[in-house]
Amino acid sequence: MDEAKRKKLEDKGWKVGTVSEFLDLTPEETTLIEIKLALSRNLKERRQKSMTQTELADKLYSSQPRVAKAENGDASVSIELLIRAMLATGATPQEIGQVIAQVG
Amino acid sequence: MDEAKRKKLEDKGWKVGTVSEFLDLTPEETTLIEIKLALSRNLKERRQKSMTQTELADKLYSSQPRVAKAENGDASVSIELLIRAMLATGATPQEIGQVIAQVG
DNA sequence: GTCTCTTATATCATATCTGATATATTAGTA
DNA sequence: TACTAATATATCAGATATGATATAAGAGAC
Repeated sequence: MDEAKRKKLEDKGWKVGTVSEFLDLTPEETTLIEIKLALSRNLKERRQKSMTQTELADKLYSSQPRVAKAENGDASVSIELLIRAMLATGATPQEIGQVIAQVG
Repeated sequence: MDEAKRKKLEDKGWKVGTVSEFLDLTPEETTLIEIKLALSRNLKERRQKSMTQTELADKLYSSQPRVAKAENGDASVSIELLIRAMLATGATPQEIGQVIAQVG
């Protein structure tokens, strides 16, 4: 993994290389993170078209700060919440599936 | 939601109608559950083709009972674990995306 | 400059998910 | 029948994700 990308992930809380400086992520771990980041980016795009973070948070029964974290790819946000958020913006399973399928 | 389906979900731990007998699931909640169940079913299919639950659990750094729960649509299993399990069976983001896209 | 709206960051108690363990059940074979 | 492999169910302590809250920072209007 190149250094710039690694730095960016670590800033968001991803413990890349925590176990060992020399132990890299497995392909599966990398793909999982990429799926999360793809969902994050798409969520932000979708949400910005129609509402504020606060409005989305209300639909989600969540909070504005949590939506901000979701959109910024924070490691504390699960795929579960990302998908719930996508659905709350009106995304269909088809659209969500496509975002994931585009990864890789 | 029809009664047979509801019973099946409740047996798996889904708190359908917990808040109130008269308060049904929102479409988003229903879709989320359907996504989970679709991933569960697909995981079981994929895994059975090539390995035992114990073998998959090892690849996942998880346990056989947890894989069983994942494959049986237990409510205690997150989408996160379902996707990690799919990846561990060798599924690509394309395949995972397709499973989700087929929901609805 | 100040307001106002929106988004980002930090902290935290609680809820949920986790893998581990023990054990039960099922399916197949000798 | 007994034996074995595979799967299912139950429980639980520890880890992770959660929404809430407070507050800071950014962007735009005035």
